[in-house]
Amino acid sequence: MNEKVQLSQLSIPTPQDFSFAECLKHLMKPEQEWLYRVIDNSIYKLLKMDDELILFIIEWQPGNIIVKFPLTQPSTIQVKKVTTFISEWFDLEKDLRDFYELANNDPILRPIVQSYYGLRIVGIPHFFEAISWAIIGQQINLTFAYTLKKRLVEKYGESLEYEGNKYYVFPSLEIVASLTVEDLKLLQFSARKAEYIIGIAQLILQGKLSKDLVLKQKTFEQKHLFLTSIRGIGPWTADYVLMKSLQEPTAFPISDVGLHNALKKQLNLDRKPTMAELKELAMNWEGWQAYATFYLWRSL
DNA sequence: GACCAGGATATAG
DNA sequence: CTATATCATGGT
Repeated sequence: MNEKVQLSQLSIPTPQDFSFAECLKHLMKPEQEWLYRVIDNSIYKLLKMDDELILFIIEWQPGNIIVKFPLTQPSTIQVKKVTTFISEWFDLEKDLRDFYELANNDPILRPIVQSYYGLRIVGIPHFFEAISWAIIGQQINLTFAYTLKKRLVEKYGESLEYEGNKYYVFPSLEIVASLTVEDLKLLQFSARKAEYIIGIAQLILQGKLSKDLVLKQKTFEQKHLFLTSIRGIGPWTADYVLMKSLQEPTAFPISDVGLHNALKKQLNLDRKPTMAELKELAMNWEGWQAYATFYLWRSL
């Protein structure tokens, strides 16, 4: 009996400058998030792997992330995939010392990194989910974006029930690729966004787009260029995806409205910063633009 | 009732 | 190449 419990637990060591509590706070902000659930400082997440739905629970003990599998005995491969997923989700591989040194010499970032020390970029490892979420969020307020995502996930995502709660996975490529624009318009997607998301699902299924294909590009600029060559992915979306799904520390969604508002607040401006001011400020953040942005978002 | 939201594209000049 | 209309609808 004890053995089984032991076998279905997984321990992932975390870096020194990692705050599970700060990441948890980030995860708890959205009120309409259906792709995970936070209960009593534990994160419940459902993943589909090898055609099997796997529910796991993430907890924290100083120095380690503890993962439990309440419903299934995961295979070695599944354990490996979950470990990779969690590592990407919380950007555990990144050494933040250089970022913190840089931030401590930056008048804007200094107070923010002190407030949220240990926060890491909470990513979206699922590539298609990351792109879809970015596209959904284009130009509309976040509340409405979450509503749209919730409708999409509820209607087309597989789910499983555990202890009275329903857990969803993001809709599969196959299902989204087979949808019509009209299907998504029923959920109040704009026709354009419906075309983008369906088209991207089809591109990924055709093997013309994938995380690996992005990673194969040699430089950051080439990755960015590859992504923006795809219909529906502009500069902002490319940076967002590179930041949240590929853990690129130099990704910088410079046109992001949230970033502008955060800087307006930090600089005590009565207007948003101009593009020239943004570029000037960002010169101090060279190499860590994604982290600067993520911490600034948090400051809102 | 404007006006702005985690923008991108199509079209016109 | 730059400028503008369009999108869908919730929040302020």
